[in-house]
Amino acid sequence: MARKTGSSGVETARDIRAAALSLFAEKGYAAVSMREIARRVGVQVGALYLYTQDKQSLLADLMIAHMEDLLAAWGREDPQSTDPLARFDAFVGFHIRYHLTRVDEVFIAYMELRSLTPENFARVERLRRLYENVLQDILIAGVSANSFRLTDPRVTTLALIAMLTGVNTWYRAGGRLSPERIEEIYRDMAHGLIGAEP
Amino acid sequence: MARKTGSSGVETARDIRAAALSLFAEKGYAAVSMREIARRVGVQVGALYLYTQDKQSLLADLMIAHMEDLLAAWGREDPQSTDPLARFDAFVGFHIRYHLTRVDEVFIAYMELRSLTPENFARVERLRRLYENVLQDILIAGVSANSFRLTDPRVTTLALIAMLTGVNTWYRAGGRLSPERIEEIYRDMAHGLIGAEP
DNA sequence: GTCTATAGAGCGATAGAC
DNA sequence: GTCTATCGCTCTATAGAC
Repeated sequence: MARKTGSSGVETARDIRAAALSLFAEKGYAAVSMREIARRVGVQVGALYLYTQDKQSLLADLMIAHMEDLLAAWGREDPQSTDPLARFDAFVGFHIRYHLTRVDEVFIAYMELRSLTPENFARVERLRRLYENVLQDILIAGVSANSFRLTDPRVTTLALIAMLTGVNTWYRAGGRLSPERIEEIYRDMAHGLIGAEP
Repeated sequence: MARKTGSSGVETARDIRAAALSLFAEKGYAAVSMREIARRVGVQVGALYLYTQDKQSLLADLMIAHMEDLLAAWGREDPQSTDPLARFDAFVGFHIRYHLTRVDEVFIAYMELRSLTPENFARVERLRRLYENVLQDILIAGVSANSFRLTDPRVTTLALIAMLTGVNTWYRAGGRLSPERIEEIYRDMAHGLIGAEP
């Protein structure tokens, strides 16, 4: 489906990002060629370079946009509650819902860190650290308020994020458990994990 | 460091596996060339094919060997205790210790699943499922004995494994916490997670 | 805005010498 | 047991036509 005329640059740009996202998630950055991305978009390979500086930028842009979207979305959903457990529950629910609806982005953001140049890696890592600190601050507040009982806020943060994000490795739409039910189960496990007062 | 004569095939075979392991872990299967592996071993690329059928076999052999080693190691450490919590603790300690000492193998076993042919993927998945079932059976026994309180053994199994394996993403030797301390922290978190009777 | 054509390089795997 | 040389192919990125 070549498109010589009547094509919108905005559309093509969006299509290229979508194709790169899904192919990188499916096969991995190094295993995907620019030709393959072009083929999925329905365009010749040369046209890709009107929209991206090179293959590396394509990956870095996807990953940075994902991390920024994640942080912005939490900013909108954060109840800013003073009750640590309410805020914790909001975070857990948000994290699971967001991750279950952005499977490809999440997968790439974790799997392709090593495919980034050092500069791009540093950018993504900085954003990742910001997101981790959201949870870590909630945990520290909960410990101060005697709402949570846990040994090490930093390790607990990383353990929780690993546990919650792990849902992406096995969840399939239409499976045994609905997203809502999954959210409940993980919230209950998370409560035990942080020693939340019952 | 070419080695024309006096070389032992056994040594070379071991060196090739070690080089492939560390390069695959560092850069990813698709991003590593056979030439690069040969260079690290100190051999010309043609020599690799005396020891492996092709690049895919090199990866599959590493992954299958890792999963079989993991299962065999647990077989040796399993206390076979009738007390579910004792057996659970043994598993948690084993998992963390094993994973902290086989960082590259663990990383590859998770990251390179998609680089396997369907046949090799099925083999690795079967072994992975066996390992998951070890933990799942412990959880089910603990629920039956009223030692654990948890909602869904399958989901809890996957959540625990994700949490425990996640230690590999941040642990660095010589860091703030010793492996022994890390093991303690994760065991405490795991107890909360499964609702272990205190 | 997209095409075709191509450069320059690297890839996996094999053949045959030693 | 390892080397050198090579086949046939694919890769990223760019130049210039339309």
